[in-house]
Amino acid sequence: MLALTKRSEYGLIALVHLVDRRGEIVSAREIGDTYQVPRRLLAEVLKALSRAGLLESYRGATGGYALATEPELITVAQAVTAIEDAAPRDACESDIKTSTGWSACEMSSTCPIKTPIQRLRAGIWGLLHQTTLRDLAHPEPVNPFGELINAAQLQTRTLTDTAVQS
Amino acid sequence: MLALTKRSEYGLIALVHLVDRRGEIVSAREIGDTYQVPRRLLAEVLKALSRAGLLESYRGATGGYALATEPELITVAQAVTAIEDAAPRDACESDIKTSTGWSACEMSSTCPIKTPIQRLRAGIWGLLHQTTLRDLAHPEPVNPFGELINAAQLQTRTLTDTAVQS
DNA sequence: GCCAAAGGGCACCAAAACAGTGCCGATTGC
DNA sequence: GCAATCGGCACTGTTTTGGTGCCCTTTGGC
Repeated sequence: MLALTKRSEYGLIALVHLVDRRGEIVSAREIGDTYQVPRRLLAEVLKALSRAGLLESYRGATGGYALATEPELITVAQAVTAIEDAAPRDACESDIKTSTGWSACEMSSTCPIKTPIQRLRAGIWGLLHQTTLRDLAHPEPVNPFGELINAAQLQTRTLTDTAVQS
Repeated sequence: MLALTKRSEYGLIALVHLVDRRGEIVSAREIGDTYQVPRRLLAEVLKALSRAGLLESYRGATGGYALATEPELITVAQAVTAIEDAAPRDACESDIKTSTGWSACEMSSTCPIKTPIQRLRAGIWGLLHQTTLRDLAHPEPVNPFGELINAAQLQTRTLTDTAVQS
């Protein structure tokens, strides 16, 4: 209903694992065995992440995967959209596609069609966008859960206050 | 993948509609016709909301539904868990229910069992918990959501551009 | 009293999404 | 050359979703 798919779950687990093993090349087998995840399925997910550029893959006998960049540069939103191929078309269908991207349609501030749900989805994706691998990774210092809740609060705050253009 | 079901969507639409019509008794037919939602299905959803105590139902010829309480006291999380019967326990089992909502359990910062995904889910549900009907309701003043949606889109664009897959 | 319009309950169906697997080819370190 | 790894494609069984059908009960208005 409002859950990540197993694919995403496995993918995030793998990504976090790769954060822990940063610098090394880790095989799908190792990750699958470590977390008792179906190897073949995990492989599929890793392929997707690799295709999306979030991971670098190495073939051959000692091959495997490694993060393509720093953990703080990889967001959950990126991972999820990479894994479920699904495009996060979350906003109003009337929005305008520009050469550089999308912008909300003119009357977005009063649009009667833009359902509450779309706003909600935007909020959820906002959360995913601002959550990076480092936020999820096993805490070297300390960080975890609270931050997400805080993020959520910020999100709603933003929703109710006058928003800040970025 | 990470979306509300149609049921939830319809339910939230209906709830918002009932916020607009506060004080009145509104039939499922009216709501269904207004938003072009399958009447029977909407009825099913409204029944669920009613059973959960979020709505009051009135039978008979001029019957219908009305909010059971103030919009700011009804959270999206409540609505969603009412509609999908699904168990609302999405965060760590050890989390604490406070009068105002949920907070993470004490050792959340070191808990080895809480997978990244659980933290994420907690974050999402945190968002749903603190978003009330009033936040979703149609703006009496002015709708401040446009910018946020823009921001989300921008990020989304960036991501899908960066990620090569299509 | 009767009818029409409303909700309540139960069961059912088709289509889509998901989880998981199989198979085989291409690479590559040892 | 072998073995281990990733890469690609296709396929299947199960679950979830979206959506209906049917009939009963309640109740306001004529």
